[in-house]
Amino acid sequence: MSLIAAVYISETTRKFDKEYHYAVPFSLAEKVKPGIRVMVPFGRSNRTVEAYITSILEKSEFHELKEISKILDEQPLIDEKMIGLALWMKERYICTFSDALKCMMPPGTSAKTVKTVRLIANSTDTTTSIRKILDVLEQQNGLCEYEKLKELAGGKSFSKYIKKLSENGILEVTESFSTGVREKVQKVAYLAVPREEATSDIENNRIKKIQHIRILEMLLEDEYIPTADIIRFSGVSAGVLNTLEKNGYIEFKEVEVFRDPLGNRHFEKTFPLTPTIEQAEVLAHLKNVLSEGTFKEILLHGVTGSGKTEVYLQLIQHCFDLGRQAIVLVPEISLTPQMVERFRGRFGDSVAVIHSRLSIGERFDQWRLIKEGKIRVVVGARSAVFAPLKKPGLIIIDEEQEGSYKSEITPKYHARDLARERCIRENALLLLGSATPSVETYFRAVHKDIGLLEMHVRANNAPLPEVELVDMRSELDNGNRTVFSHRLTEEINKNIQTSQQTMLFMNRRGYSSFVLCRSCGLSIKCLNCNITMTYHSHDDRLICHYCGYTIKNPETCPSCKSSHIRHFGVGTQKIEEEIKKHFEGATVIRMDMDTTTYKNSHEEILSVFKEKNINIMVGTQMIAKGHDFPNVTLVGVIAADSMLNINDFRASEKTFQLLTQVAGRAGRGELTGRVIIQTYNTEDFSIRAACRHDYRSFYSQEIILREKLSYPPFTNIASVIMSGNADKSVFSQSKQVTEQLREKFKVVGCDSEVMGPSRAPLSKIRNKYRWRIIIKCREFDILTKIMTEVSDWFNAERKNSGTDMSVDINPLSML
DNA sequence: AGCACGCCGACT
DNA sequence: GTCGGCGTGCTC
Repeated sequence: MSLIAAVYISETTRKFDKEYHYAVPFSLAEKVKPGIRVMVPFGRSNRTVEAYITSILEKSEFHELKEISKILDEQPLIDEKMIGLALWMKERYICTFSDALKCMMPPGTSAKTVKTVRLIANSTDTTTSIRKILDVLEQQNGLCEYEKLKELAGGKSFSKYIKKLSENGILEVTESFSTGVREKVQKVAYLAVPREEATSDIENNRIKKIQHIRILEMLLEDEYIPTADIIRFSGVSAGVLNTLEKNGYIEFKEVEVFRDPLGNRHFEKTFPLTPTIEQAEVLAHLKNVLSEGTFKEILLHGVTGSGKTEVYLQLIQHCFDLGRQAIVLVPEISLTPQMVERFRGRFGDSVAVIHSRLSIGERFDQWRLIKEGKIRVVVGARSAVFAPLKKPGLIIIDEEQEGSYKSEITPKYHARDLARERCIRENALLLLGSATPSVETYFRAVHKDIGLLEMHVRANNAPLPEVELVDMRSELDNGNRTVFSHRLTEEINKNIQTSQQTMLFMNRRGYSSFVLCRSCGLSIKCLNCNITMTYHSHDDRLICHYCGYTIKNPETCPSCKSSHIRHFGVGTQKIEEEIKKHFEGATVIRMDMDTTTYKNSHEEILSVFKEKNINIMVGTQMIAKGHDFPNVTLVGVIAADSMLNINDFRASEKTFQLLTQVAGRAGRGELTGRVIIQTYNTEDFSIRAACRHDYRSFYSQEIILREKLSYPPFTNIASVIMSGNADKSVFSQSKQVTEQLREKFKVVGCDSEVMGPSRAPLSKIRNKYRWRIIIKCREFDILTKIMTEVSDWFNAERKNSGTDMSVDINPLSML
């Protein structure tokens, strides 16, 4: 009885993304298993492509099956449950099976076919195109890779000629497969000039290009940096590095890959703490549920400082005792050493850590350790939800409302949905933890779709900090034009005198300075992106945060030549300067996207702040998350309402979450904390509720608005972005898609609304014009079905229109 | 996406 | 006749 393998082709379009059947040669019958990669002949020309076996069949309705040509793995890379999960993702996120698989695989797992052409006989053919091919081939000593030959000698009918020549016995074409060989060495860059020379050249403006300066600054900070990391973090191309080498500033060398992401750091062994009464109750309940071994989803709503992490740790231990493993997802931003320390301290070497700043080698090693069964708990950001554990019994999502759980690239999955789906398949417990749950999740808890557990008191019994609201309008009326209210100034001074620490919080870097001409009102925008450029004072330049385009800060308005041009707005950088002026002698440290670009700099800033008892830290949301600083007794929010004004239905929710989190930073130690929130809008319910630490009150008002305006959780939203280089064509394609959508929804006749097309909030990025269509639909399944149909229709019918269509179902941000 | 097939007009 | 351009259709 011959076997048949059902496979999915790697790297294909959705049109061909389905099961194909292949005959298994007798010699491979023992080796084929679901999850193993094979090479198969595909298409009329039988080009050899990589494919994944998804199941083994005994018979097929197809006749004349082709044979598998080669097997690539000894052991399956993923198990059948994960294959099922990938197929689910394909449907849910309108992507291909291989897009989904890529999330689950260690990087560099893909085989490519390399065709080689060899000259084996002489030819007298005089056709010019053929002669050219043969001449090039002779120059290469009769042996050349197919693609290279095509590049050097290829005309329009290149493949035709090659075929003809090989039929006539002049050429021979052979195939070989290259599996992504893992690099053991890595190319690193280092300074080729003394540090002083590099510094002085930068300071004396001898280096003109900002990219060059950035790279040199990175290398001044860390001696050796892998070139791949430099490219990734600075956004420059490899060419820039080569130029720097040519100019003699840097050199390259190959070094052994450094693989342990936790380095040689030593972790002090810790033991379970005695739970508080509240923690004990919650734990008892969760342990019971976990022991049942069936799928369950529970929200753990606990105020900041209520000790959720300790609950996680003890629950994970219970999960181990049941012979199963656990995954803990944390927002990328709070994947700080403190968090890792707690897990490593408790569970030692059986902890794996996964985050976006790991190198490829580090990622691969973590993946392999997990796959080999040496890991019992994986702590990581979004992608850790795919960790290849054998029998996961528990997935914890800490701060479940966080936006970083949603992937921005295809497949645009939400880790929460994926975790739920995985837990269903594994009969595992999904625990969502938060001090400020998302409205959607809380809604499900209120309606008993998922369980709800609450923790109301802080673990150390400390009272929640007192929150004071300051009306900035009256400050202005009283002639205070600075960004610091009198109350905030007073309290900061008090803290400086008593050597207690202060955190000042600004929301979003986007609010940092932009340049505006006061004569003609022009604000300077990026040429490629139609986004206001941001002013950076340390190099006096404007930078586009989307594409990295940068120009020198102009002295006169480019449009009207007026000299009344200056930067406005208040960014973290600006605040830092203001503090230095306003509070003479105070020490300040800043933490935002700009100061934390380099590996570990995040961690360094935090430890400097703590160790050196810096007076004031100023930063963006980064500082709002999960750090424990016992000496921080004052938290100030510069402008609480700036976030309310963003054009997004989640504005109130985000404001409430942020303020609550920020407030939670104060008074984590012995000393009670104070929080001062400055705002121009003192009436808003989300700000008021945050002042009282009152989630229920926020929720009950917000949910009414959501229902009234028909927003999630009362409806589902799909956002379609159409983009391309030709504005008009993108628009007309968008209109056709819109019509198509309207028609389909009309036929189905469900409660829905199709809006647009209108210019997307980011109307032009990297020279691509963007139009957006928004769809609201009550029925999730219908929405997904129609979006899939229209997306597939567009990609099949309009593939040459030069316009791209991208669908996001239930996006997190409407911006 | 790739690639082959087939039809048609232009050129030797 | 033959070459090459382009439109169409298929992938187990």
